[in-house]
Amino acid sequence: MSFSPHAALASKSHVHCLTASAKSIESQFHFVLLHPHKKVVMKENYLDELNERQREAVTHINGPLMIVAGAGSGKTKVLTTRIAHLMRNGVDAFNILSLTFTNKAAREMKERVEKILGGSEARNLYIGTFHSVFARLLRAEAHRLGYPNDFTIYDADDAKSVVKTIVNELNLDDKHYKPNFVYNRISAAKNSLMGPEEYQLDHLVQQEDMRANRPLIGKIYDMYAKRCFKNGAMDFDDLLFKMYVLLKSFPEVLHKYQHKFKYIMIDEYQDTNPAQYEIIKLLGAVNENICVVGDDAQSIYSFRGATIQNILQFEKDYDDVKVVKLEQNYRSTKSILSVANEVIAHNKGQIEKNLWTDNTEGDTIKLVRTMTDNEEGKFVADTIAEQKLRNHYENRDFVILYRTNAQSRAFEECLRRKAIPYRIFGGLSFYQRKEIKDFVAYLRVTMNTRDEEALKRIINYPVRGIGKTTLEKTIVLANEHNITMWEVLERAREFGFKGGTVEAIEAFVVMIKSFQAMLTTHNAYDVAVVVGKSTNIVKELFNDKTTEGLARYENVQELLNSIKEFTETPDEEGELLDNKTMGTYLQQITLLTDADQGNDEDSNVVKLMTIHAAKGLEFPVVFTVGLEETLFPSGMSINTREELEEERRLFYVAITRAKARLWLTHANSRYRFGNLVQNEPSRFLEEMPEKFIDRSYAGGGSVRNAFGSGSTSGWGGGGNMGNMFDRMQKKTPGQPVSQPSSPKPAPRPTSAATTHVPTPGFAPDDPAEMEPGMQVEHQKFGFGTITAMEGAPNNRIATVVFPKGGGEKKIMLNYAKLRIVR
DNA sequence: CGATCAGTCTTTTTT
DNA sequence: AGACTGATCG
Repeated sequence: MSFSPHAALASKSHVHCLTASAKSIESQFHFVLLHPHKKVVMKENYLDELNERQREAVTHINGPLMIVAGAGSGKTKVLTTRIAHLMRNGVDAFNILSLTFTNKAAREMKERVEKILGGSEARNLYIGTFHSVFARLLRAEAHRLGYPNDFTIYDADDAKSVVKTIVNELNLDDKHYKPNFVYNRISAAKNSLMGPEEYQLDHLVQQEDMRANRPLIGKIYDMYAKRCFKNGAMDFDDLLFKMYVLLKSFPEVLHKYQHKFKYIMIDEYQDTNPAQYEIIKLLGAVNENICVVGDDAQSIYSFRGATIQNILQFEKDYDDVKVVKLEQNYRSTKSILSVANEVIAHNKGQIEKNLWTDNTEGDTIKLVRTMTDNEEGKFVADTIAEQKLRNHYENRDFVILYRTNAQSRAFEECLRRKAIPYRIFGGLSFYQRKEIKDFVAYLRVTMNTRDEEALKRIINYPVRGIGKTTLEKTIVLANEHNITMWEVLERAREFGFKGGTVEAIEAFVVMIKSFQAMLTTHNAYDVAVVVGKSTNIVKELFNDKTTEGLARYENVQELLNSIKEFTETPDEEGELLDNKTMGTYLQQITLLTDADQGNDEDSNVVKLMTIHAAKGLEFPVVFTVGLEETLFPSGMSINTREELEEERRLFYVAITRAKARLWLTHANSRYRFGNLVQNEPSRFLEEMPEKFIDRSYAGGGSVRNAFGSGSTSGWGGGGNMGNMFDRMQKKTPGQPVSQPSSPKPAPRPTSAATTHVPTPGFAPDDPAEMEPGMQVEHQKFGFGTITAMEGAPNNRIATVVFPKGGGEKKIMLNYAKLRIVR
């Protein structure tokens, strides 16, 4: 069940697939698109569109099937065609379950199946993420587990907040028992199907917690689970864990779904965790018609409990597994693919495969070093502008990929400065904004008064005189009498609240009850509008004329729009889902991530996202940035071989997103936690074959700064360089910019000559005047001779031989400043 | 009781 | 640098 696109947040238009894939579908299935009513034609020859391996996978109907699908090998096409093929061969759509990891993937799959089949039958398929499908099944069966059918789904913030509450209740120090840490521990336990009791009895786990000096995590876990249950809430991990418990404890339920889902397909199988694995195993046990698709080289979610073992051992889990390898890549140029293949070859123990392509060799991969993170941003923005002119790309053809969300800022600024429209995916999601969470909390409490997290948010927002003291008293009373906070509030007078407080509480209770009464007679949107009015939230935000206040007001309006759109969009979810209730809306928004709202295909913008978020996507031009030690690979993941290999797979994913052109950038120094640090280039850069790489330098910064000589004399020129220098001086007054914490980077072969001291009064000359044969001076590499000149007039690249500076370099004249000697 | 200010901590990656 | 927390003042 892919959820209907939440286009109100992005655009009004209906979804199309991502540019690239949409194009490829069109070319393959153009007949259908031109004559949408003649689907019959499609049905006859859909197998012709496949290569031999793909056809082999599609036409394998019964029995376990593992498709090892290399990057860009047409995986989604195979999956969708296979669904069509199953149905063509008499399988009922109601009996097919297809699980993905992201809503985006689910949506794309659903759309593509609809294009092949026509929409009416496709509607009956179960296509969705693990979490959303299980949430849906759990809603139907929740009563068996003692949960209300309208259970709330806690997002990570809610869950951490519960953890924090419990840590405080136990009088533990939340500096030591950090909610984040504890929650991750609980999450890991659930993902390995370990409940609180087992957790506390498991010696290994207890040993780990003892060693970490946090022996009470098991206790916290136990209380956490009980609290969630009391609140009528499940967290993300519960959607898997409770699903497993449900199937395991109720044979009749298991039986029902085993016979419903006769054919099961799982995308991105390499990213499944033990909970998902066991559920699939249970569901598929009768028919064993399990088709898994994955690529061990793209397993990047072990931090979420995924184990690569699931795919590596699939063949051993079932008898007579049919294995099909898709090894032809249709996406990337030979250069890009060669680099990717060589990089990933540094990992051990993979499923053997040989990814190849018929595509042209294409451009070399550009490896660019800059002095600072800001210059990196500037370089990327400039290059995008240049590429648009030179190669007629549009904004939507570009993506900037980074390891951590925090890196987006520098690029945002530079893109904004050049008036290049962009959009960031991930990061703080719309639904995580405070004003949205506050508003949504009203809806949550209205739906489920046991939802304490939501209740605590709104009990005094907007201010209504129910302060901290009252809140704490309520919590204590609730715990004492073992009832919910809401019940305490309902009986406030009885519990001895007095005067203004009791009036405020009663008014609050009456208000929420009036919302509840509306639920039966009005749709979600009408209720939400009344909530906005009665609570005064909308008015209050409207009266706040600050910039942020305005933005908050607009956000709430947008939320209302999205609810409206939700209630008005025809149901695509199949019969089982009881339509447009507030409950399904709330479920949708908590399971919808920001990346999923990115189906805004009409907007012609540059995209920025983490590499994780980019999995499954492709772009004509890719910039992978921040390729530096401690950043990528992350400093957190260089301690074991397994961690490092996962980082390498991540790099592999980044490379293989690119269709035509790929830039890899890294900066000498960048701001992290507010101070300047220097990083060595990523070790991964050394693993790439030189043959396909073009190295150049976009560093205009001062070498002496970077190495801490600190002298300010003799700096005549270089506008942007001057700014940078000023800023560095401010950051560390009197202190050269160097790094006490990390060892001095070993001199690297490519930048051996770091000793050149520019001639006093060094000033760069106009790049336009430079020609091959000239003698020039570079701030870092010293004196050299220009041997060649290339590039557009506004972005000239000189090849310069520096006898003492490490040989031949490509210098981008827009960034690096050269002085003409003669 | 609530608002303002200084001090602390942060960054993996996400359903 | 910025978000978040806790202490102090109106």
